[in-house]
Formats: sequence, structure tokens, C-alpha cells
Amino acid sequence: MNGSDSTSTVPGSGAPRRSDATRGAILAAARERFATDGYERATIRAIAKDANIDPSMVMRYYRNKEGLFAAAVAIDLRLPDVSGADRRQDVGRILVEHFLDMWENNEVLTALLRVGVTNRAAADRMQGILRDQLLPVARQVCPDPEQVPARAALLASQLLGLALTRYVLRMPPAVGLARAEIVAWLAPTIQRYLTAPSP
Amino acid sequence: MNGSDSTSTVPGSGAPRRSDATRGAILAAARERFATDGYERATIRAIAKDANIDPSMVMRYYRNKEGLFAAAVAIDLRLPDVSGADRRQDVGRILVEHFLDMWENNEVLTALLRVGVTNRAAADRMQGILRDQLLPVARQVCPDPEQVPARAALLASQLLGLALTRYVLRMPPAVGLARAEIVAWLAPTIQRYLTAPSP
DNA sequence: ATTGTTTGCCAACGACTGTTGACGTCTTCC
DNA sequence: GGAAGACGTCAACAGTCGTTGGCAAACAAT
Repeated sequence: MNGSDSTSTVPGSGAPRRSDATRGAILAAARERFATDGYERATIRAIAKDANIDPSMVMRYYRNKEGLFAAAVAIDLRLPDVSGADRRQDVGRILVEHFLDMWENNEVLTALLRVGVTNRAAADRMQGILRDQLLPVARQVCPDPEQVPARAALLASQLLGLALTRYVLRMPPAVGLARAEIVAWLAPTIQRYLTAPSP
Repeated sequence: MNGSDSTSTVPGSGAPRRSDATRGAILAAARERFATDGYERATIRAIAKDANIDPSMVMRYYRNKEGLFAAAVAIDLRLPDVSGADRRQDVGRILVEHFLDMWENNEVLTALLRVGVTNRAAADRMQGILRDQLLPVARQVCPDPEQVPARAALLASQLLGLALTRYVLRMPPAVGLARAEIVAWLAPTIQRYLTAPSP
């Protein structure tokens, strides 16, 4: 089938092992199952079957189901730099477009949201992403540093809400929105949450 | 300990049965478990234990786990009428305040969102609520009838996103927002999604 | 007092879960 | 060559799940 995709094996450290193909297949299958089924219903047996290996291999390479999930779901939002004065007044549009690209090309985001709703560890992971990746962006464009967390939370609420209705719940009217429509409607909202004077 | 609360027994039809207290206890325990644990981890055994009865009673009265969930989670958003010309220009604030009241006093909403993310039947139920309860409100205030579904979807994305970050994921900065802050920030967003000319 | 029905508890079923350990095979190094 | 270890398969464990049927007590109707 394939040999390497954008989110494949080799995190960059350690020598290449003979089992890297298997490890990669497990991770790919795990990501897909977690994304579509959530944590509990994503069975290790089902994941192993998808990866065409024995369930015990999953345990050998990732210790736990927890360990598998932790290894399968690592998220880097790759948020762009918006500190430039010119980009700062477009931060709404830039962020919305970036998020749409991310969500449509990376099933890991769906997996994390689906699992985070019922799994504490995954919810904590999402908090970490908000704190380490979203908050710095808000800091770049917010007028008052003290309001940064609140404004980042508002930002997260709108973006995650869109992802929830469109990519997780798949509500028809949310799925039916064209990309340009979403950007046109949401960009001003995000722009206001981040840069407008507090109301 | 209590005898009757706002969401207790007797849906209004049928003769009162001797087991109504038990049925109510089961439903109350089920709502709490579904709200905090999601569908899979909300065990029938755990629910029965909370209600101080035998697990088999749950099956007798609600047939299935599915049946129990269907009986436990029935949602009426009690959305206010906003057709009046004076209320129409306040629809953003009115809806946000109404949703905050709902979410903070009704654990059933949390249950439905938590379960809907991984359970098809619950997701369909949410679609039904959007269609039957949210869409009519949007129809009352939208300029162009053709845009009603899209605008209702935007409305849902912002309100569900807030509920997700604040009541389900419990992200600290979202939990830390004061009620007045939320209303001040979100009301203009909702107002715009529903009434502004399309961008 | 006797029926029939409702309510409840108990024990158990089959299926499925995460996880473990033993065992054969293939690769690698000396 | 042989030794050491990585890789993979198989069978099984202990536990939990939803669900079922039988049986005793409490009630209702006659």
C-alpha cells in the first residue's frame, strides 16, 4: 500500500528499527479508529486487524492502550506567525483558513476531539495545545496581556464549535457550508475576539 | 432523599405505577452517569448501583441501554419567542443568556453532547434539536429564508463550542469567563450570524 | 382467601475487553 | 559456524459488559 505519508514513522530520534513499518501501520490504524470510533470503541483488536498484525504487538510496542493513544495523537497546529503589523489586521481570516486546512487534512484532530470529550488524558492534552500553541498567538495580537487567556478561550470556543458541528457531529447544514462562507462569517468573529477592545 | 424534581417521573401520560419512584431513580442516575462518563463508560451496573436497584430492573423498564438513553435524554430548549420587532434586535443577547441558563441547570444537555460525539443515535438526536428547535428561531429573525439553515449552523457552532470548552472539556480559561463577559462577547456574534446581511 | 400481576433480587449466560507469556522464526553480530 | 536478540503468532488469563430467566415477596382484584 503506502510506505510513508506526512504523519508516518520515525519521530526523528533513535535508530531505524526493522519493525518501523509495523509500528507505522499500527499508528495509522489507531489514528483512524480513534478518529471514527472514540476511545472505548476503538478496540486494540480492531486496530491490530486493520494493521494486519497480532494484538500483542500493539502491547509490545506501546505498552498500553493509553500509550498507543499518546503515541498516535501528537498535534502540532503549525500556527503561523501573526506578529507583523500587516498580518495582525488579517489574523481572523488567516486563522480560520489555517484551521480549515488543518481539520480537513489531519484526522488526528478529529481523533483528539472525539476522545477528549470522554477521556481525561485527551482533554488534558487539548488544554496543553490551547495553552502552548493557541495562547501565544493570542498574545501576539491582543491589546491587553491580562485578557489573553479569556480571548484565547473565546477563539477556541468558536473554532472548536465549528469543528464539532462540521467534522464530528456532521450536522448537515454545517457540512453544507462552503469554505468561503465559513471564512467570511467566522473571520470577523475571530478578529473581534482577539483584537477588539473589550466590550 | 428527594421525592420529585423538575425532571422527574410521569411524562404526563399513562396511569401512575407503583414503580414510578424506581423508574425515576434510574433515569436520574442514568442522566448523571451519561453526562459525566459518556455512553460506553456509563455502565448499566453503575447506573443501577447509583439508583440502589438491580441491573435487571433497568432492562425490564427500558429494554435496552439504547432505550434507557433515549428515555433519559429528552431535551426541550424552551427557546423564547423572538418574533417581536423589539426583541428581534436583542436576539443575540437573549439567546446567549438563555443558553447559559439551560446549560448550567440541566445536566441532560451535557449528557447529550458527550454521548453525541461518539454515538450515532445521540448525534441524530442533536440534529433533530437543531432542526426542530433552533431552525425555527433562526427563521423568525433571518432576512433571507434561503440562508436560514446556514445561519442556524453558525449559531450552533458558536453556542455548542462554548458549551464544549466550558462545560465538557472544562478548559480553565473558558471556565473562568464570567457570565457577563460571555454575554458581552458572544451576543454580537450571534446577533450578526442571524441578522446581518451575508458578508 | 385465592388468584393474577407487579416489583425486586439473584445467579448466570455468552461475548468482548485489555493484557500476558510461551514458543517458533528470522536477522544480526562475532 | 553459533549466540543473542528482535519480530511475529497463538492461546489463554481475568475481568467486565449487556442481557436473560427464574424465583420470592408485595400488592391488587375477585
